[in-house]
Amino acid sequence: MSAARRVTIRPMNTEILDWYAESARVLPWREPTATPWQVLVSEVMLQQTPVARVLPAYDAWLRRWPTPAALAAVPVGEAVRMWGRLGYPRRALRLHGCAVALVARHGGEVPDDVDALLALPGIGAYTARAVAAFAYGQRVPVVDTNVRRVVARAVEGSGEAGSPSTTRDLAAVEALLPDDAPTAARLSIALMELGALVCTARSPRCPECPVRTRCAWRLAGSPAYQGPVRRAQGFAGTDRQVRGLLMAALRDADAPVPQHVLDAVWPEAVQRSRALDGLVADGLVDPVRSGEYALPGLHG
DNA sequence: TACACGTGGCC
DNA sequence: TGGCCAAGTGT
Repeated sequence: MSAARRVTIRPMNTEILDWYAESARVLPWREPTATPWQVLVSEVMLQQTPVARVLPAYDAWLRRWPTPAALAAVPVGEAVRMWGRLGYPRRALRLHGCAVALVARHGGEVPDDVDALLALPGIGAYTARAVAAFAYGQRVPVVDTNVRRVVARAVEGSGEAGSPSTTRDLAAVEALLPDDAPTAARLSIALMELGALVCTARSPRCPECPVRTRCAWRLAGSPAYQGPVRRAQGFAGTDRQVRGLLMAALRDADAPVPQHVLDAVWPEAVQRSRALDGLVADGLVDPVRSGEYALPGLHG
């Protein structure tokens, strides 16, 4: 490890850790009593979804399925329905598949090995390391959009993170972690929290930042981002919106839904049909009998 | 690498 | 008002 890292990064880590100890939100999946399964469920729910919306869903989900075995024992459609309006319902599908795999391959336990975690459905580069660090206290780089932004600013002096590259991003964050595993894990969650509460994408709260005097971006005068402009997401009128409307209709029904009911959720037949076909192909919807549809595994 | 994939709140 | 953004994954 270079001498430069020791003199510049270590004080920054200390300040971030002190700030976290004082300012972190109290969240159920951060309680010392949280199980690895609880941590895993929270991480999947938090993928692209704000904490405020996850909180009630997390409580309801874990009350119903406190273990992987409990979730694995029900039809996947139950998981999709319970997912409610969290968004990206394929996550519910994969979380159910994850529970099945945990029972089949790991005795119903959540493994502590990053590669074993990566092999599970719905668990990618971020979530595998988040579980290893937050549930098992390991020293592994945990890189999400918050961490990428904090490192881009505080360390690299850029207003925004560049294009994501798992290999590059993991290496950059690994170099910042202290040697001690529990401290490294705490720094990982602290970096995420700093990005979520202070070093935000829009209107960062620099006066409240624990590293405001050392931040490379501030020291450079907070220059505007020069890199390529990201393409907007877009939602209105897309297949994604139509899929959401179809799923809502199916979630709200307790029996198979006739075609004409689904036809009523969107006026354009071509797009509606394409969206429904996509949902069936994804395993989110079961065609049952002729012209009736249902959540998967519940009627047949 | 780029794109598809839900939903709702905020400035 | 509407674009932007939120603890990503899979293809």
